[in-house]
Amino acid sequence: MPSLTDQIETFIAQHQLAPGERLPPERALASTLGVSRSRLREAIQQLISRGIIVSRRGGGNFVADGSADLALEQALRPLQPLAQAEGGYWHDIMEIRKSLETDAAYYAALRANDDDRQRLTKALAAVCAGAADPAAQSRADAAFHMAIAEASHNLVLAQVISGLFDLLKISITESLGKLHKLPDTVDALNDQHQKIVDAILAGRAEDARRAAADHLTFVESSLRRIEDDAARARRAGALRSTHSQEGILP
Amino acid sequence: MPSLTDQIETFIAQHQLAPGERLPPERALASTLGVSRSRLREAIQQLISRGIIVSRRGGGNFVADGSADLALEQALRPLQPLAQAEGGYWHDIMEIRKSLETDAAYYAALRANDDDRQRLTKALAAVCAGAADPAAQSRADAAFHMAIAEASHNLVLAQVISGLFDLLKISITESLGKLHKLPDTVDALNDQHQKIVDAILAGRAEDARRAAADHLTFVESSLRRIEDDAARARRAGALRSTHSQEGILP
DNA sequence: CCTCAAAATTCGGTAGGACCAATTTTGAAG
DNA sequence: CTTCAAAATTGGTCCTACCGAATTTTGAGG
Repeated sequence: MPSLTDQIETFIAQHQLAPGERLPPERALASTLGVSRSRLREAIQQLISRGIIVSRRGGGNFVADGSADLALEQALRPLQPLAQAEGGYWHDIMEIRKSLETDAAYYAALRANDDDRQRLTKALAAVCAGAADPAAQSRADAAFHMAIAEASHNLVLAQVISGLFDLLKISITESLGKLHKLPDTVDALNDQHQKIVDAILAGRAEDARRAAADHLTFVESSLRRIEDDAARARRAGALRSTHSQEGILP
Repeated sequence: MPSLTDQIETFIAQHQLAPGERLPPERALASTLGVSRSRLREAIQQLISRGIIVSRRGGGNFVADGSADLALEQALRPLQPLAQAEGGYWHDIMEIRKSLETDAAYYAALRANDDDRQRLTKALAAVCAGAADPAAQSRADAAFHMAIAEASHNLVLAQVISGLFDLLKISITESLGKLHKLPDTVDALNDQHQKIVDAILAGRAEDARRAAADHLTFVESSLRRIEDDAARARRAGALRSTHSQEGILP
């Protein structure tokens, strides 16, 4: 007994409704799904609040453009309780990322097509160029890793990694003001990113996996050092200004 | 002008409603907010989907106590439509399982405590004992693998694997009638399960990882063979009765 | 024919009533 | 005071009706 929202999402999937396309009128859709318009509307409201559907009064209901940053911003709102939880989950998340993203790099090296390679190089350039805004830099990092995940041509893998990024962003925005920027980190990260892309573009799957593993191990240890420093600073009671910047999701 | 959902949240704040406390009945609340119950309910549905409110049929609406589990569940929500999509994604899912579950076995070997070991041996016994009902056997298999995931003491990992099982269950029930039971499969699976548990209980992390990898590779190849057979049977146009049974989630 | 504004239709937004099923409360019997 | 069935409460669903915005159709004027 799938929920009505799931039924609607299934309807969208089965009818190949691309973002921007219109759903059937509520009265008709309610009829085809065998429910009343009241109930259908309650379900649609949920999908609207999730950013899956946008509604235009008098016009119709449409599949939302998933590209909007707003959708992402909204996706991480309900995760706030997790961010406030003791310690956070980033240790757990990093462990999983090491599993999933190394495999993503591996499969990307095996399966990437020309489109994927083009997107990958573009994303790499964007993340290396850097951005003044830390949030923008984080987005660029996430986009880079998502490009790898999508190049793996494993939809479920891409979805899971995307979900993990949503979780990570929370802890980032939460502790952004408390993090230190480590010296030489940016250069090291760019170098690691480059190595991953090189291996993928060359189709060297095992190299890609190893490069991704090295990268994530480095990120994890850096984050751990940052956390330790923060803890030490808290213990010392010292409150000096911190210049936290990009590199959180590298 | 604030949205109705905001008005409701304001109402909760102004009336000092702590998590677990009850909101006024919908009819009364709609009256005090000056809207119809239809509209109020649509707003409440949004708050429910955000995890801010929980509803008990016949009981009332209550302020939810925001838990981390809910946040995780919502982060992985976009996976649901994939499960019901045409063709199924079990290839993709198996790839991810190979990533995640090998790591789960690895970490379980490192971190399992006495409770975990006890649950693990019990789950192993249950899955080896077998069950007449295929659905029950699938549940036992899933429980076994979840026990490993929980023993890894990585909450996010356990949650993701649990979500993947939900996905798999759907594709199983979808194609249950079309699958063949392969000879000698059950014995092989039990043997593999035993090897995994042995390694975990002994704390041999790398062995556990390898055993899990072997197991999942075997499962994937078996499933692939089943799929190929089914395709061949379809091509031949032969419609003989198929005895699909357990072993789908082993 | 074409243009374009008015009219008709479509469609989401809201209101209100009715009934069902699960829960909670009530109150009479023991 | 306890027990337990009846009654009131409450969320879940369906229905009908109407409004206003957006879209489509119409048809008069060029």
